[in-house]
Amino acid sequence: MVRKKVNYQFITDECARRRTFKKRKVGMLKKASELQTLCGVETCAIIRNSNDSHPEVWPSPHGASHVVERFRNLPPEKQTYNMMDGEILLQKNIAMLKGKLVKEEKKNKGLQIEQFMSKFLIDESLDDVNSLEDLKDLNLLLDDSIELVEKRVEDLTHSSSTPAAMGTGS
Amino acid sequence: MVRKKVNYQFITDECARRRTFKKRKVGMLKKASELQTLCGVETCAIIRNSNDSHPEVWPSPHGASHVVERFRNLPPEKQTYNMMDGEILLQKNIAMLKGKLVKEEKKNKGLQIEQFMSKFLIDESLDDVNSLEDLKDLNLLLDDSIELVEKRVEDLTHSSSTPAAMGTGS
DNA sequence: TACCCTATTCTTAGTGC
DNA sequence: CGCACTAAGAATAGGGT
Repeated sequence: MVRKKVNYQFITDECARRRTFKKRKVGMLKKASELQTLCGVETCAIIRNSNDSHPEVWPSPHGASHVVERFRNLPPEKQTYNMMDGEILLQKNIAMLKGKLVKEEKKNKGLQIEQFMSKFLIDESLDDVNSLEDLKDLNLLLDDSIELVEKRVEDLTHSSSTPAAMGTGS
Repeated sequence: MVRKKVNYQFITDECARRRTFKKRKVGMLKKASELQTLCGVETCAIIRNSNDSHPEVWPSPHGASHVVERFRNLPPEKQTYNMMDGEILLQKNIAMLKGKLVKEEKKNKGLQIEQFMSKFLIDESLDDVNSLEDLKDLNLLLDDSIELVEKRVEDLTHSSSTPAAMGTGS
């Protein structure tokens, strides 16, 4: 026997599962690549394997260049408009991430994702908002963890007005 | 003739390109879904079509639940350890996004991505860093835009010690 | 535009090394 | 672990409605 019809459920046999994972991962990233090339769209694929704490990301960060480009090409007016507090803080976070990065020198994939996604985030912030459905669930999901961190945020905000030079310089 | 061997370059004919896009988008998301089911991993696929400003995201935000769960289950000590300024600010940004979200009520996909990715970001921050290669390029890419926003960040930081109630309350 | 069809290419399960 | 092979099965280009 050479090939069974695939039964679409979790593959219990670990060996077979890992083999399938490796093959299909490549296949999926290939599909992402092809779609991008053929149709001139930006694609991003993330695969988190619980064994490996660092997700596989496609494409390489180059794929995000257009996003940043788009941001930088906005008229200053519109840039300012989009520079709400939250956005600025997020950008600050990117700066911090970058500092961390330079320091690490050897870098890592997790960080790669952070930057890539941050940029994505920025880009999305520039667009107007439409509507969606299942965000309600996400809200519930996030609710508690947000409360948790908000306390810490408040604490920090009160204790120091300038959050100390954050990793921007060496 | 029914099917040519695919030439992997941008499809210039717009009609054919859109057709291919639609088909392959479905195909890719299916692959993502299958990989997730078969191998028990988390996958995420994002497709940005320049025509449509809002990317297609898979899966629905539910897919991120594990990530948040993992964060919340960390011992407080480790949570604190990871609560560097940047992380906190990022979390603050999430809070803001959430407020924005609740306010919008009808929400949108762009925001969905923002939250999903923010969570991803947080999760990645919790892990140690390994090494990678092409981050250098990304750094260069980001360099200017970061400088640009850092100035704005500084400006804001100096003008107000508490960055004004940020969307958390209505 | 969206869906249907089918020949053909592409993907990949199973296997061996 | 990696790579190679092969045939079954899945995806899809081109066409039609």
